Amino acid sequence: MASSIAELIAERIDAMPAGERRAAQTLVANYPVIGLKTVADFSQQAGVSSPTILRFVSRLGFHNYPEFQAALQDELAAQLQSPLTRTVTAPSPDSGKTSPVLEATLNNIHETFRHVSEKQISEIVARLANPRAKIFLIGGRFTDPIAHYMAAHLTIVRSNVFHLTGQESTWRDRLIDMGKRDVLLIFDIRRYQESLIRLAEKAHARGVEIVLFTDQWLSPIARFARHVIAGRTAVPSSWDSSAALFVMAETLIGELTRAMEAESARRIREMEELR
Amino acid sequence: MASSIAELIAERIDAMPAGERRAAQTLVANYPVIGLKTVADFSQQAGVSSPTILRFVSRLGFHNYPEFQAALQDELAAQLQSPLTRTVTAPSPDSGKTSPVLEATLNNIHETFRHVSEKQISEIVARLANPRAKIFLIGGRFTDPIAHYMAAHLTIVRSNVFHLTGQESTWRDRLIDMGKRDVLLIFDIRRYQESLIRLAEKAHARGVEIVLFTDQWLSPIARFARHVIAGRTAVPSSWDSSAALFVMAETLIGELTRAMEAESARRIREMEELR
DNA sequence: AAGACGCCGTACCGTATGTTACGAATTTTA
DNA sequence: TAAAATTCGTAACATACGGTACGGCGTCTT
Repeated sequence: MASSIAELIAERIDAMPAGERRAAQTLVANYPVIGLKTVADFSQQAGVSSPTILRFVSRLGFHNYPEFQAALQDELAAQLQSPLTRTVTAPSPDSGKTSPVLEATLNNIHETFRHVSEKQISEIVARLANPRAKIFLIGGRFTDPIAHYMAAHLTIVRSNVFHLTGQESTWRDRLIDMGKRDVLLIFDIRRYQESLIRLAEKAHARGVEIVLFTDQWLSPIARFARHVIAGRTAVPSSWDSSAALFVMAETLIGELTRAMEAESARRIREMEELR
Repeated sequence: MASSIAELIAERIDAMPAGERRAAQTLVANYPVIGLKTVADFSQQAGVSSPTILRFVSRLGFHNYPEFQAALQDELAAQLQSPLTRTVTAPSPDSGKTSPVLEATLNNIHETFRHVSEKQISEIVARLANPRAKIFLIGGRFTDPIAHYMAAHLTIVRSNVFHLTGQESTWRDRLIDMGKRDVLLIFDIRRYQESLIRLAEKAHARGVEIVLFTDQWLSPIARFARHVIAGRTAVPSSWDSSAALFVMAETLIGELTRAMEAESARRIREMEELR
């Protein structure tokens, strides 16, 4: 027995043909507002034809579309009428429904940000906003994708962003391009990689400003780093979560975007024109 | 200036004639559901005639009834998207410290998981746990790092994991290795990339099972996908956040690790010995 | 490889829905 | 108290919306 329409869909979505499944997915993704609009709107959003929408609601057990909408409205009314149900069933199903890994991850994110000061962030952002500085990024085995992600976004708002990739010998030679004004962002969590430590040491010797993203036990690179972001990584599993570092990277991107609003807007406009 | 329709009503209700005031009161009492139903329903509930309802919405500044309904729906959508902003911002003292981007990100993660059923996750995990299936991963411009990250972790717990990287021509040829038993994980958010759509279409034609990680507007690839994970990406900035998808990827990794506990433990032990 | 089945979209239809005109009733003003 | 203005409902109207029949297409079966 399904109490809500969302559950009903989850039950039957497997028995649906491709088109109707697509309808089900868009409804779930925009639940429930899209279902309150017209069949035409719904079908367009889902990328299928209107009859498919009607067949979809029919398969859910409704005799016609208005009956389906009425059910959605009743559900909505029941949900909105009693603020208790909302605070009990909606926001805190975290405890019952969500997996322990997710819960730990959210905790990690919170904790990580609690231990990072605004000043620290603004200082890093200020440094990244300097257009004359070159920015290099690199990460370890599991964290290099985050470095890559961050590089992709930094490239949007400013120039001179370089993601060090490939073999160690390749990017080790890039040291020659790094100077006092430049910044090296390193992601390194357990088990800390020897190659990264060597790189950090040499870069530090050249006067490069190092920003380190690591775990709460701190990579040895911290010794050379100007700024250290220590993210919580512990989850109830045999591996370490990098979600906190990922969110931290996004936050820096966001702050930097805001700080460079004028310049980055112009840059983005130019990029659009190049397409 | 009134931000919500409810406020708009409160502002003007004194200047209304009796009939329209009744309409306003019933709308506030059953907000907003009654306004989503037909004019006839609304008028009957309020005990007035339909033209009175029309005059009422007209007095609120809307040109016609559908426009009024659209406004209600938009408001509802905005409200439902972030059910936590209200319950979180008030009680938690963090709200002063944390940036709006971070808050939105945490909301996105919550919302994303709310719209994904456990069954969906367990089915995907079951498929990934099949040792005979080959697993291919690929992503778009900003999401490919997530694919890369996930691939790095999947490699730990099982074999036959391939991250499609480099030029399009390179990985397009890998299609030949894909068969009915295999799984293709695609990350694709706005703006959806043509090349990925083409790949998905061809893979689908070969009977490959596609798992799509996209945003709430659903990449066109959803048409070919067996499973669709719709992550919230909206943050108060000019770019889209991928954090929800990242956490979702980690969750799948965690679940898979648990599901393959016996085998993966043996595999990890073997890897340790190889060092 | 040929047939059968089921799915999906195009085109059309009937109707429920929003809309408007007009007159009765009620309130306001002189 | 009478006239004027405003409000409100009845009834007729047009349109857009939900619904359906049909044919093409892909997929699975024997």
